[in-house]
Amino acid sequence: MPSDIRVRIAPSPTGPLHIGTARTALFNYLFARHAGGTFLLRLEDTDVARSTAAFEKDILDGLHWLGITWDEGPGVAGLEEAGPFAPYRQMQRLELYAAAADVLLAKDLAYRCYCTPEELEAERRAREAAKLPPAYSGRCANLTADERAAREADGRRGAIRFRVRPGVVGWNDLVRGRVEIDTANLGGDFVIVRADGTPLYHFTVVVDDAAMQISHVIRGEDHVSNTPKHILLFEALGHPMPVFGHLPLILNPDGTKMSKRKSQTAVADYIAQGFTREALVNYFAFLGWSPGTEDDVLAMDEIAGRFELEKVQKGGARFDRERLEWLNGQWIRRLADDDLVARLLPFTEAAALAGVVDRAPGEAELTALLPLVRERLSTLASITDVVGFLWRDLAPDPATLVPKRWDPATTIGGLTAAREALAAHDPVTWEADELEPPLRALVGARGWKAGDLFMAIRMAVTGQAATPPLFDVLVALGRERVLARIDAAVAALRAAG
RNA sequence: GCCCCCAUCGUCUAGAGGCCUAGGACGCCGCCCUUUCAAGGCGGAGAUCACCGGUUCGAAUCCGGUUGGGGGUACCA
Repeated sequence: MPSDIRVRIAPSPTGPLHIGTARTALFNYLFARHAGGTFLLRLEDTDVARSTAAFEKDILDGLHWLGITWDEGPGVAGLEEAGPFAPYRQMQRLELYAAAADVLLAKDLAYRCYCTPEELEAERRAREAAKLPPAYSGRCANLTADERAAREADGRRGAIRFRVRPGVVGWNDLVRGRVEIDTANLGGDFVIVRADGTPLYHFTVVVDDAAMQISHVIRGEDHVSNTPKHILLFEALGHPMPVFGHLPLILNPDGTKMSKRKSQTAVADYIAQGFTREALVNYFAFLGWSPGTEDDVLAMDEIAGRFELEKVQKGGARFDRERLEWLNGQWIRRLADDDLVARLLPFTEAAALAGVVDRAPGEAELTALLPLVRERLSTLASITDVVGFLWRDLAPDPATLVPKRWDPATTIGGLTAAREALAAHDPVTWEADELEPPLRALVGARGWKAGDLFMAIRMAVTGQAATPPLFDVLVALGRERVLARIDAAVAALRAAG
């Protein structure tokens, strides 16, 4: 299904992969996939002061991990940079911007501005004091050749400003319909190339989108007010206009634009906490979009098949971590055994390394545990909350060892009797089905409630009130440890009291 | 301040004039299952569709205004 549709994500490596970037990338990817178009990635690294190789790697790896892969763009995970419009890093495309700037300068669509930052700052303050919107005055807009020469002789190189023409600029936004903005509100002629010669975002984005033949510019709503500047630049450069679409923003729980301050914004943190790519993709897609049916657990390809920009919401969506966790649980329950084990392993190993548990389980051990943990995991990392007691020593706490309806003496009696019954049990049939009847019989004989005895044993052998089914736990622990832990619990109870 | 955008349960949303006494999901509450915790099943509370006017036989859906919220206002991206 060949298509001329070409979309892109253009992250800036000035921070780790942000949820908002991932979501915008996903929507572009879905749009391309749905239409059989091309999705490309371009690094906007012209903010040299803040860009780093580490952030770049985090972004590329993160998107790749999520399954948001590009048809053209920088290399990742051992792959080479690929695509007919390489390079895909703006700092390697400097000649293009310089050439484009020369064209604008030659046509007098742009001019050199020699104002210093201090002068600009003073101007801004003056306008603010006069209660005027901040805007460049255009002081250098009509310098004569002599005046320019004089300034250059002073050693000033000058930034390049684009002449903003008067009038109204409008476009038919794919998600919000007709939008029109008077260029008088753009803040005057804006800088497209810094005095040091490096180009600025508004300029590079247009030069590159044109060069890379981007057909649809799909980005966050925070770019709506930038779009007129871009349209003006496309016009000035004589390039065909792409279609624009502005996505609603992801918001903090309080409704403001998502920020590090109020939310966890780094995708890497979600990965580290054990969220699956399936859940993250599923959740991001449903923030601002819905298939229009009552499905809510959908995989990437199902989403791509149904994705339409026409169905995206106009208003921003608050980030709801509880819903994400629910979705994550849904996806964890859907994973195949070997897949789940492979994804769990790094988390148990990390827990061991961090000292959360004393040792990490092997693949076979984890596989055997799957039936006990699978439906109890909201994140992969929560595996140690569920069965961490299997991999670490316990320190019996007399205060929590006694079930609600029991007293210490009864508990000691219960545990002792249970220990006897378990010790008498044939070690070769140490299985859940085999272990339960004798303990039930004990309960009947003593007139206890099954729940109380079981809770006493549970606390003694796991140290937790919430665990997978007790008899499965006894099997997982093994006879020796069960008996030893009960002994330790009884001893602690006696010592306490 | 100025410009732009948005507005359905607490949250994510369905809804594109009559099918809506507004549907689903998360969360919450209850019941069932049950040795605990989950998972699952069932049920419940929860939205006068921000408000006010209009258009229409009929409006959550169209129009206008108000209010509220958000975004932008750099030699950042």
